[in-house]
Amino acid sequence: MSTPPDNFEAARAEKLHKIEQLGIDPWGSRFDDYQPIEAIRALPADLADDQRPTVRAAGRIVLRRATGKLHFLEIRDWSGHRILRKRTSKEHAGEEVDAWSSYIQVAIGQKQVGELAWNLAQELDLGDLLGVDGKLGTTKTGEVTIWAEKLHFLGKSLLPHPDKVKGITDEEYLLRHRYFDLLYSPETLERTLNRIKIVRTIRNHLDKQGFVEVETPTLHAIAGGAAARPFITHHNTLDIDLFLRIALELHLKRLLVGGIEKVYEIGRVFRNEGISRKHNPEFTMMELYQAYGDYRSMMDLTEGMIVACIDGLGKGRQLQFGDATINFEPPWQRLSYAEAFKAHVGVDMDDKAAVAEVAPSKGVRTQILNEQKQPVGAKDHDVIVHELFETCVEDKLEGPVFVHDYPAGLCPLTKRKQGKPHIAERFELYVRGMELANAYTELNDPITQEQTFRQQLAGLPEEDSMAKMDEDFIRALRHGMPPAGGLGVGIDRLVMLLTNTTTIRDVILFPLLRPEQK
RNA sequence: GCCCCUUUAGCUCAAUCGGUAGAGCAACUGACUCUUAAUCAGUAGGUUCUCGGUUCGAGUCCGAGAGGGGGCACCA
Repeated sequence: MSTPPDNFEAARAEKLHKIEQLGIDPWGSRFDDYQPIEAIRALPADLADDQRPTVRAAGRIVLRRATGKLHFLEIRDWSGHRILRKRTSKEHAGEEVDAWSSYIQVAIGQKQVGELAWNLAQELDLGDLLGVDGKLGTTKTGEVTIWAEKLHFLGKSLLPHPDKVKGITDEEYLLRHRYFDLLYSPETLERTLNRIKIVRTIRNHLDKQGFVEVETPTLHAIAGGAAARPFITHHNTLDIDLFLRIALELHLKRLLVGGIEKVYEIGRVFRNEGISRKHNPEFTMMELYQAYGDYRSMMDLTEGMIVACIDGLGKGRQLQFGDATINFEPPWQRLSYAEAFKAHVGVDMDDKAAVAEVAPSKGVRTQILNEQKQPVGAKDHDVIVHELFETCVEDKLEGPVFVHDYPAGLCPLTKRKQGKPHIAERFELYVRGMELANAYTELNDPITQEQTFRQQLAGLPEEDSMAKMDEDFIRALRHGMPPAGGLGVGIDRLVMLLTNTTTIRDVILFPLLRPEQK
């Protein structure tokens, strides 16, 4: 019986059949009490024969070296971390390769494991899942090795695995087969686990300060709380269109009215906009609201929370990002929007004539254009100011820096500064030109809120406005919302920054891609 | 939506001026009880992304399309 040599799948299916013929289930079954490979590697491996620990491991076969009647495998689980591993073969001795420290070598000797296991060993492929019982020891060359006494077949891999040296470099392939990326790119698993760690740190940090986590609806009748185009979907029984949420804000503030004084949510929001290295149509936001706080209390909280995340990663407070090193040691710089504007644009942001004059030279139009590119009116002063800020200032903000006190026209949900109605109590945290966090002293005055909504709605296409009239939300405010500080953090971008990742796709396990076409 | 780049064996990559599509790894057969990115000998593996054009002849040149990447725009 020969295997068609031109077909990998057929060859592996053949092995699957042979494993079945040995009376072994090729899909494995429950396997209890195995030890993490990292824990096994921490055990003493160089004891006398009669003192060697018995261990049980499980993992995926990632390398195989068969020498006649003694086979060496390397199996790997998820218990380790990225390391550099020295090569030992004569040709390449001393060279280093990227590895994952939770691999362990398994030696299977024909005489030692018995006929059944030896027959099974003949059918093992790279990518198969295997459990091993054996004594921990070393080889003649000193490699920590499980000397197999019993094999437990835990799962067949029917498709070929990538090049053991180069893995897969085709980014499309990796994006469409994230499981391969996780298996063969150590940094991908590392980054994924770091993301999980960061989110857990945020929860721990907030929980310790008395915040409670809630879940609010994803399907909204009115997509409010941010300026973004929503996804539209439909509820059949009610026969109404609904929007996937673009922000968490309005429901969480209703909970403030409801007496939940420290509340947060970490959840997915959806924005029907372009895809880029900084944008995925669905992304994760953390928003929190604290009764009786303001934007200054949010600055302290933000700084403490992000520093806790950084400390949780255990790599110190100076983090590498691209070719720069960012110093996250608190306290972080606090800079007013007006100061930042003056420094980089060169004019006072309140000087309307000067702003209008400088705008064209920076590529910022002062007219609103319709779809035919005809001017249909003058842009609001605050809008021009902010466009200048985006083109001239943002990139220069190395950070971490809190930019505070925004032009009020940009912030319909924010309380105005006392005695300065054109300034809103808002800050954004910038690091390397990226907005990491956005916080307000929340507007809790329903009369002003309703006016702001109506003004904004009159001036802008609804989809471009942050202020969508939400009658139910106004009604909630009329019952009395405590003065409060509110904070929003884009989790994906925070993870990018803290894990030195330049594209958002790499911090999201399954980013949106066009469907694969046949 | 616009511009640029890219697509060759399962994976990583070659292929000169337009002239027989190759190698390493993986796979298959064989040898080997201390290998370690094992080694050695042999075998097999291709719609060169798709469609069309130029040409005696196209992986290579031209046109269109698709996927992906990068940039711009929108946005967080």
